[in-house]
Amino acid sequence: MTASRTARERVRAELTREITDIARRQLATDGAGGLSLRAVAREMGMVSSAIYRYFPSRDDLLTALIIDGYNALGESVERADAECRQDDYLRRWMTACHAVRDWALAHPHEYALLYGSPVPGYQAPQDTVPARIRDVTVLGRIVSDAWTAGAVQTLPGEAPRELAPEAEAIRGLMPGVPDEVLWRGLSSWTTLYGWVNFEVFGQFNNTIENRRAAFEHSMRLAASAIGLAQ
Amino acid sequence: MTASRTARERVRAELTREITDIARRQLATDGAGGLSLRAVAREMGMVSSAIYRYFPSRDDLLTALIIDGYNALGESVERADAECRQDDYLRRWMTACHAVRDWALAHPHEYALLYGSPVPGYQAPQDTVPARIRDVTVLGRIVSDAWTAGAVQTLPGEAPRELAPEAEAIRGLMPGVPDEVLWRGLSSWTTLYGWVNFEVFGQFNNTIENRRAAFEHSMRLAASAIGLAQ
DNA sequence: GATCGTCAAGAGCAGTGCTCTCGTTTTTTT
DNA sequence: AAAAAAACGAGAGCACTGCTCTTGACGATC
Repeated sequence: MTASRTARERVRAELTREITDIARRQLATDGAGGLSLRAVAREMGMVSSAIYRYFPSRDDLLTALIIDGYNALGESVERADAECRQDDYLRRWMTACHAVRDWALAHPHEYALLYGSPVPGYQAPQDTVPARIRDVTVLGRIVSDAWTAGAVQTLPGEAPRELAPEAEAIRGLMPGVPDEVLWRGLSSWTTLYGWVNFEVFGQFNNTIENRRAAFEHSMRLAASAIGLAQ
Repeated sequence: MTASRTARERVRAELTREITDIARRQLATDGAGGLSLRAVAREMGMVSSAIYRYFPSRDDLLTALIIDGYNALGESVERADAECRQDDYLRRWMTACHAVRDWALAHPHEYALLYGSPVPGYQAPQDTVPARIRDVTVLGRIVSDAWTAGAVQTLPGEAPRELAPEAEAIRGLMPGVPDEVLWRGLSSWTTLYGWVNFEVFGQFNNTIENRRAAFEHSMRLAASAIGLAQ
């Protein structure tokens, strides 16, 4: 049964992968708007209608690329964090931030697909969720680990009561953390992706030249906003 | 001369305006990808080629919409700030942040055009610059005013030396402000737009319900990160 | 009143996503 | 092993897109 299935299914899996590979290359050069099923088919030596045997629509192909992108970004951040001394929380935070930025700058169009404006008629089916939270999971765990280790300073101010129910939905990413730290973490997370968005989408062109240093400083500020100061 | 010019130019200006109005409506419903010159022409009762008398290409029409969007957002923030007591800097900051968020939520597709992923083959000609900085100019002036009024607390930490030359390009938005405050301001600005991006692009769906309150708290944190605490 | 520039219309080109049908090949069932 | 069923690639075709070019009419200018 498995042998017979592999006969046809193997070449199918191979072709499916080849399609996504070519599509990813087109995406990298022309952006999401330039992704053309016909062009992919042309490059494969197939006729355009044959692609539809593998992806029922262009949006489905895009969705596959999006999931791949989330996984690639998430894995990149996970690996960067794993190489850190786990009890140096500030270093872990900075490393994770740089991992996000580096990946985004290396794959701007893919990043735009993940964190830019939703491209066509709003896809994002539910099966992207597990891949989508890999990167933020790492960031949340760093804050969570730092807190449980007592490495987070208590800062003045506290979270408003009305936000208490909202915090529960986010606590899954930062288990064991009190509300105020949780919201500070969310805010710094927002700073990270806000910066990367600005940089990838060209908002800093002709303004900041040494962007890596400015990013470094900004992420250090974000860390100290959480209470993760050295 | 002025009379004769108005004769023909007036109907031209009127038609140009009608085109952008219809295009903006299409943009609001279908997003940037759904903007079609032919559909605009159809709705105007014209033939598609006639549109090209007014906009040489689809990208030029998009650019016009982008400039309009920057101006609408900028004007909205300017007006919100003007209605504040000018010496209540925290309130001005919060009001400006809410103005950005409110406008973005009311015009998500237009906002995506301004701060989302660049849509076609990278447009953004140079004539968008004056309109593009209207919103951030308001935010910068709030920080600048607060600083010159002595309403900004000095916080621990200082800006790295290597960033000193970079600061000059940004100081135009925050005149008279020392480097460290300037970078804190930039970081909080990043937090603001990072949040709005997340919210408009649906990253908070099924996670945060009371987003206004969470935003409010996050922006308060951003203000205190600058030193703009109450 | 003749001239010249502006304009809308139409046809047409190259490209797109997608659907349908038609033989062929492979897999599954009998 | 033969027959039925499913999967597949090729091709034609539909409706749509941005954009170009030509043609003829209208209005402003000298």
